[in-house]
Amino acid sequence: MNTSLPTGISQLPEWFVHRGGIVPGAQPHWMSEALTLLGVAAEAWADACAVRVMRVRSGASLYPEGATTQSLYIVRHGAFKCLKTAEDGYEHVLGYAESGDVLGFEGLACDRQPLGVVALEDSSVLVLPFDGLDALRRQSPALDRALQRALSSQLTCAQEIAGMMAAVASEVRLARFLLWMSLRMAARGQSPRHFVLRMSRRDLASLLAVAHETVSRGFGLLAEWGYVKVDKRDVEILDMPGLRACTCSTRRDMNDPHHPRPTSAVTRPRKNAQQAEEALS
Amino acid sequence: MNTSLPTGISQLPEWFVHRGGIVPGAQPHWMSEALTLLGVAAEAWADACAVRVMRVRSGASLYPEGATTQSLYIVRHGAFKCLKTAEDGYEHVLGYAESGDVLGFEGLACDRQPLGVVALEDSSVLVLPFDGLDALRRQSPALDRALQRALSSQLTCAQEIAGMMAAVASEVRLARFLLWMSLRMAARGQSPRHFVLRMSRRDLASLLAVAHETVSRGFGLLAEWGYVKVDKRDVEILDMPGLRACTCSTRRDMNDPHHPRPTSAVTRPRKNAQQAEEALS
DNA sequence: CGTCTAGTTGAGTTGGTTCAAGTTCCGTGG
DNA sequence: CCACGGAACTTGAACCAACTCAACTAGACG
Repeated sequence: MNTSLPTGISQLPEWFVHRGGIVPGAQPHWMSEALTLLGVAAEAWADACAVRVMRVRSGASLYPEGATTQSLYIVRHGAFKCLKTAEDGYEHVLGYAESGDVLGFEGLACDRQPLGVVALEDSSVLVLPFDGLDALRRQSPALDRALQRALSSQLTCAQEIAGMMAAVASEVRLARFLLWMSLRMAARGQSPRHFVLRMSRRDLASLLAVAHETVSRGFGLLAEWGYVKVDKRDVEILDMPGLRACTCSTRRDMNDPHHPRPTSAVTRPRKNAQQAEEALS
Repeated sequence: MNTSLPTGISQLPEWFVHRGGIVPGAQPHWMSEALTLLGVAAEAWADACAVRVMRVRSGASLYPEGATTQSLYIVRHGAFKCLKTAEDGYEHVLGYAESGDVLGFEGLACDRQPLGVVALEDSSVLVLPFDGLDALRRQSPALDRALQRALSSQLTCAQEIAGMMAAVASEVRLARFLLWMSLRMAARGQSPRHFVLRMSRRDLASLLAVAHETVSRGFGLLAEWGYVKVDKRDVEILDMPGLRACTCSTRRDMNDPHHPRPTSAVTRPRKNAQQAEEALS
């Protein structure tokens, strides 16, 4: 099968860029890796179809907000944050992407990317230019389906992030985030109990729509309660059911008037009696 | 709870179901209407291709959370809210859809709908069953592209909603929502300055992740400042630039330390429209 | 006509923001 | 190599806005 990608795209010079830059012309990889990343069995034709790889150094942007939409990106390894800059200069983190996630789809409706994407560590992506993609999708139903599923996942992901921000209490938001990360880790076949956060406290705060100091305090609380052990960005979940219980209460205003309030002194878990006495003083 | 569905829905007259029910077997419409709703020029083949129409009465659910994913829905007229029910019973509104929006795509990745969809008023949708849809998309590149764009829009929409919740001050969240609605109205060719909200204060509060009383007070403030005129769900925007200025400050924690706060008396806009233009500097 | 829901308004409380000061860690350059 | 500077993170304290409870009005609906 002869797939013709846009001419010259695989022949870019392999120049090197200083720290914070992008290495655009890394060796091309094969489409079969894309299928694998998307969770589909590799197909014969894919081994012959070269895809451009883009390496992005930590802190560099894969594409800036407002960039003209040209490609879809499949994260190969590394991690990214998606952010929107308000007129007042505040950068709101609206998304988080890791290996297997698809980036850049938001830009299809409008022809400018509404969100910018920045690498949280040295990363690489597969680049699927929009023109030529339709042909590829028509050629391979498996790729087509996989992309659909990936995009559906991105939509769900965005909604899940919104779900985290909905909680009133900051520890609940944080607990939800940790559980969410845990699920993602599990889905990727990695340990759901022990992982390293790729985002800074600031980014995390922005994602959860709280102040970064509040994130620090939140980690402190969850650790104090024995749910997690936190050392900088290294997170270990000690009490998964406890953390999950913490996740529940979005807000107190519910139909059921007598509902346990995990934010109140009574229902806040306490690992020993000494702390309880202190709290009552 | 709500009124339960009648036992024999098929025995009912086709066009009548009691309040809160669904009319499953309405007259089929033509695919060309789908194309029109998606913003594409109608094509000849589409006039021959019948699509099922589903009518949903106000308060009824198009599909519940956890439903098996079978179809994509294009909103024909009316309005819907998308919501996720937490374990504690709290219903979080995560989305809002009107004419031309596409619903149900989240369910493609997992095969259960992560979100439920409820009609906010008597509405109707076009039903595109997933099986058969691939064939249709292959048949019509225009439909394919239109669906892609629509889904991309849904993704952007979810992120925009998250963007609203990010603001600290409740009036800012509300102002962002109103501006967002205004843009949507304009995109639909309707008045961007005067519209009727389809959501209750409670739903709106849930969408913005604040208490419903806070929404009331927020409307009161925006009205007091002369930005809008609000009568129940009827909203008229009086000072668009003012409202837009109100939208800005996500939080004070920024690089630029001296930034006006829209909640302070200083930044209160005068009724004079000319001064409102450049009140901030 | 009574009940229920939607919406508004008031008052007290609290938890998150904010400012401030401190520590730790990392990369850079002397 | 160490000193320095900056970024990331933590912790403390004060304030204030949003939550919460509560009471009330206005409509809708049977």
